[in-house]
Amino acid sequence: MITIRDIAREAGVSVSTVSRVLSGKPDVSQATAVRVQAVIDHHAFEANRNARFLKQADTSTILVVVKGRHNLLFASMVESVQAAITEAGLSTAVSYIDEDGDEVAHAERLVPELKPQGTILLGVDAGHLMRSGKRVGVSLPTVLLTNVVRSSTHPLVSSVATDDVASGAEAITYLVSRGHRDIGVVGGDPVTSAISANRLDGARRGLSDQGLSLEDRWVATRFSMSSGHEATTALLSAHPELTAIYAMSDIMALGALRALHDLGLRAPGDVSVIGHDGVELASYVVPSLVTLRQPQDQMARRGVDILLALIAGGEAVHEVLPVELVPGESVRDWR
Amino acid sequence: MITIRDIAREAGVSVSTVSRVLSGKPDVSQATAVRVQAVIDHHAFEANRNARFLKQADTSTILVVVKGRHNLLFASMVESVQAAITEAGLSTAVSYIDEDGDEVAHAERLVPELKPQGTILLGVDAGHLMRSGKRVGVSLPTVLLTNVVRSSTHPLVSSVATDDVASGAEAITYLVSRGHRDIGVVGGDPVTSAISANRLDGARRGLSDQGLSLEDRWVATRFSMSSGHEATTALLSAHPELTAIYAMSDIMALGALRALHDLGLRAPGDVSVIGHDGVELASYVVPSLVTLRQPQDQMARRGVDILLALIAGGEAVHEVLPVELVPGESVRDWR
DNA sequence: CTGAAAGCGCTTACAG
DNA sequence: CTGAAAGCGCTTACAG
Repeated sequence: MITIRDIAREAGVSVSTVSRVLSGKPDVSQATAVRVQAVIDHHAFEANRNARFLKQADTSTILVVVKGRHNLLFASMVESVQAAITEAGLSTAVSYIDEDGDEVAHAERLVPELKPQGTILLGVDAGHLMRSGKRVGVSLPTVLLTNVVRSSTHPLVSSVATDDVASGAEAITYLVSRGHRDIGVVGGDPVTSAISANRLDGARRGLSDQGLSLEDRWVATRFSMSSGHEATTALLSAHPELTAIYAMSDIMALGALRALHDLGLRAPGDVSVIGHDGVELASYVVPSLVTLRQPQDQMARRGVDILLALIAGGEAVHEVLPVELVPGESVRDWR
Repeated sequence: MITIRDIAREAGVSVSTVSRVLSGKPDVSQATAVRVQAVIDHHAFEANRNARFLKQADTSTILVVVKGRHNLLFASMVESVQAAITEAGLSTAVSYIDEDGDEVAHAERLVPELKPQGTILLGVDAGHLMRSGKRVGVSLPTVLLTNVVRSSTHPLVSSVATDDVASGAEAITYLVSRGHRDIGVVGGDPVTSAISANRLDGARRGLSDQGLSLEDRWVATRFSMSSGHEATTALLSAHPELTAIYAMSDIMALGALRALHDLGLRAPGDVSVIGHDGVELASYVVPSLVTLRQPQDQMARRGVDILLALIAGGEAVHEVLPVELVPGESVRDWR
């Protein structure tokens, strides 16, 4: 394996000088830098990152931790985050963790290895972070994306999110405005997912504002197509009076659409469906999904900006961005 | 930050002994091991991987390189691969690279850092690997997944794939068996993608077997929904006589279904669609997609088994698994 | 079974 | 501007 010593020997300089050229340090003469760079290029040499990270006190890396591998919303946000970080001249280390893994412990373990300047957490519960974060959010600037922070005890934790209570209410209000009264909800588990709890809460408020109520016309399950399918099937067999369903994610909504079809019902002819998140797929399916779009790119960019400001010594901010109702074919007027 | 030295001090042993306990080496007395482990557990200590990988000659890691971040087929295969590796008592390092990045160079760079026992490559062109692999596939056992190796000059390269020519032909044969004669194809670029070239070739053969021909009724584009949408729109405006379309991936097929809808055509009423890959989503959309399913889980598990055998000194094998035609609602009988 | 020591490939004060 | 040297946190022969 080729190392920095080989490059040094071949370029006729010391290892220190090669290191300086590699990391673009200014204290190298033009002539030397050019000569060394030529050797580096010739071998397409890149410094071993294990050694680099082991020694380096301060990396120009931002750690991005994503909870859940199958989340289309997160997938698209990670891309925007990465683009914004690259534009800022920093590098990104993305680490995925299972939906039921301990993401805070995971991040804590990565920090001494990556020595990032800051970290962006996608889908990480604020309460959990506050409780078990020792470094992340305490000594390390941290931004939560998509998860709201209510009361922050940690000066280095910022957040960019949408208002899930308001969004849940908006979904219902939209369905009501189209004439629906008998509305069911398919979502995540309000006990383990703060986001689900908030959207459910919002849905309840949206209904009670209209003098309606949800009662037991909701099912809590996982954020997947198959779960959305099962939950919708169960919901409609218990409540055949439903004319509309609010699914707390687009992926669930796709499962719901299929479930309706399998039940011999038509969407939106018999039952309307509204989703949540606004992923690309939502506009491709037939019928295209009415959905509440989280401004993915904007959230990602704001998240990075806020993190950079935090790293530069700025104050924590908690930003709430509005969702946008994306019209589509999956909801029809009722009556 | 807590290090192995802190653990050693607290447990009253040397750093070497802690290291042995950490890596489960047998040459530690029961009593010592228990005592050290208690301290490790108490601090939830994990060895810094930078230091570990830097020093360690031989890791128990398998490197998995995935080309393309948005590939649903790969996403599901990675999961199966990871499960099989874990079952074998090894650990997995997954690295994603953009569709147009140089995956071989990427893998080569990772090897000295991760020192894996072997590597599994998803979506990597065999020719490219043979040409530019210096370590990967040469000194490092390597398995290509989904990409066939025709003639292998490299004794450490195995492969598990489906026969893309046969699959392409099968897609056409199926459509013909349902009465279709005017068939178009939407796929990847045959110049840059061997898989696309093979499927296109297969499609041509399938047609000529029936005394039919493809002529210019095909469009080469990218493997995405939007590309599938555009290509289908273009294809049908140039060839309104088409009654069926073969899309070389399910994602493209979803774009095609939407395009038909947008053109005011019905699927399968006016135009039938057959996809390729058999991703989960294909069975959820309405109409559900007829598709050629690559046996994802089986391919992943065979790939890992073959890699382990290769690592153990076995011979290279090139396994071709059959695709399975998944019935669905997106194709109707014609005439 | 255990410890002292060398060294993995880098970066970074420190001198010059 | 450049180099010699120390050291990051581990693993692993080597002795005992």
